[in-house]
Amino acid sequence: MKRREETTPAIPEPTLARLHRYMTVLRRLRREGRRLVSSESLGQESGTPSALVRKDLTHLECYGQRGVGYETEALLDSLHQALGPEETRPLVIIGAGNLGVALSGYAGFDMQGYHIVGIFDADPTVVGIFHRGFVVRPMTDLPSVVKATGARIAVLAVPASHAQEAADQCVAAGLRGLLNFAPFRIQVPSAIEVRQVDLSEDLQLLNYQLKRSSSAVELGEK
Amino acid sequence: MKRREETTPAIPEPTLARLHRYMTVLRRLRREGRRLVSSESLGQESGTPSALVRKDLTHLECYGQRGVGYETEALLDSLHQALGPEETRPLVIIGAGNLGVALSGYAGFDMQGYHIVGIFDADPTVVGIFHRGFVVRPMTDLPSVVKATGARIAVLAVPASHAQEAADQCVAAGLRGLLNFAPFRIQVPSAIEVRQVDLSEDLQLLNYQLKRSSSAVELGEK
DNA sequence: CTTTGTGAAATTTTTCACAGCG
DNA sequence: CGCTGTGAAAAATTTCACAAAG
Repeated sequence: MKRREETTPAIPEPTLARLHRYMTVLRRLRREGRRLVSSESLGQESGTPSALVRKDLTHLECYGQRGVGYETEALLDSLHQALGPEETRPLVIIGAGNLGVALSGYAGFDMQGYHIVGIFDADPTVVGIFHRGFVVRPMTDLPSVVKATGARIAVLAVPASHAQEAADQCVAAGLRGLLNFAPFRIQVPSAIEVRQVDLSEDLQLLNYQLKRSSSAVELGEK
Repeated sequence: MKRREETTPAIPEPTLARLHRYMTVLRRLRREGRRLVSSESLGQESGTPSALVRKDLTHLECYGQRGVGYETEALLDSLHQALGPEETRPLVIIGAGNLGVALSGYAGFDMQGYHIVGIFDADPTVVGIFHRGFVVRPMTDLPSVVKATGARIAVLAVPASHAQEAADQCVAAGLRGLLNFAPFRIQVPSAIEVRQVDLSEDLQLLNYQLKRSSSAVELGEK
């Protein structure tokens, strides 16, 4: 599974995640009318040491001016070139249960360049129900909607027990990327990209930090 | 900022995240009536190499039987001891906008050991509205609810422009941990734990993978 | 002077491979 | 045998510190 020489080297994932954060911060700075940013201030706003910010930015063609910083606008352009354009990409949601409905109502996706074009469910008893401006559609409609909208990504918000089945239907419908919220590792053809997400993971990590810091206090932490 | 010798060494964060995933998988296996698990199968189910699973498990006192595997139940106990008990912990949500309401309707938190005890908003025009079984309460009610329920964690689902203000109110109300969904780095006293979350990050990463794999195809990937 | 860009060092995390136990 | 537990090696990521540029 090696890449060929000609292929642009992949940006490491931790770096990618940070680039995404820089983008979010930069968009706010742009709204605030800021023309220039230094690696130091970008770091502050996104919680990253400035040296690492600079190292991250070497993965894209952007040039800062020494002694000055980076142009907000130019930096955003480079980021869009590397991570994907700013125009919005269509997205479908599979599963009209609690989570699916929750996500369909989340406006944050829009702001980050994604817009939901449909919400689907296999259960006939929920099909047809309106949620936040969308009618829940049957899974049988998926292929035509994918074709019509050009959607390439599905958000899987179904129970673990149905995740594999739903994934198969997504693949059959021509979708290329799956964001799977079900705690179940789906199997897909190698051409399909999958990412596993766990909404409660951060809650768990926070709780662990909390647990540690309080026991440190009990032990008379200095 | 060094820890004292006596303090239990912190479990590294990537390991913690995986432990949490193991827990989720183990709960399902337990429901399915499985008594024993090998590091190999735990690895399969959670997408981790078995050697790493075993290494991770050395952070907790659990003993597998060589040639056999781990007892599902005992392993879960160890995990709960390390990460936090299985009983549910109270949680408040700050912000009754799109995201706050979305999260309040997400039943997955319940299953992972958290239950929402209230949803709050500073805006008087949304206070009093019912959402998924909760009335939105004014921020002024926060201290009393925290006291009454013993909640220690808040989920911040407010706009970036109000994140700092909301965080301050949470701290004043006696909350100890903040899960911040706003793309803004809040400042808090050192005794307070904060975690930054970005719901669209995974979408972005998925999109990048997709972009890479399609350009690889164009280049005639073997 | 300030801030970038970057090799080299340090640290963290993962993989390997195998001894050892039931 | 099969599967755990674990040093030792490898790989990935971050930090450091400083030369160089505007």
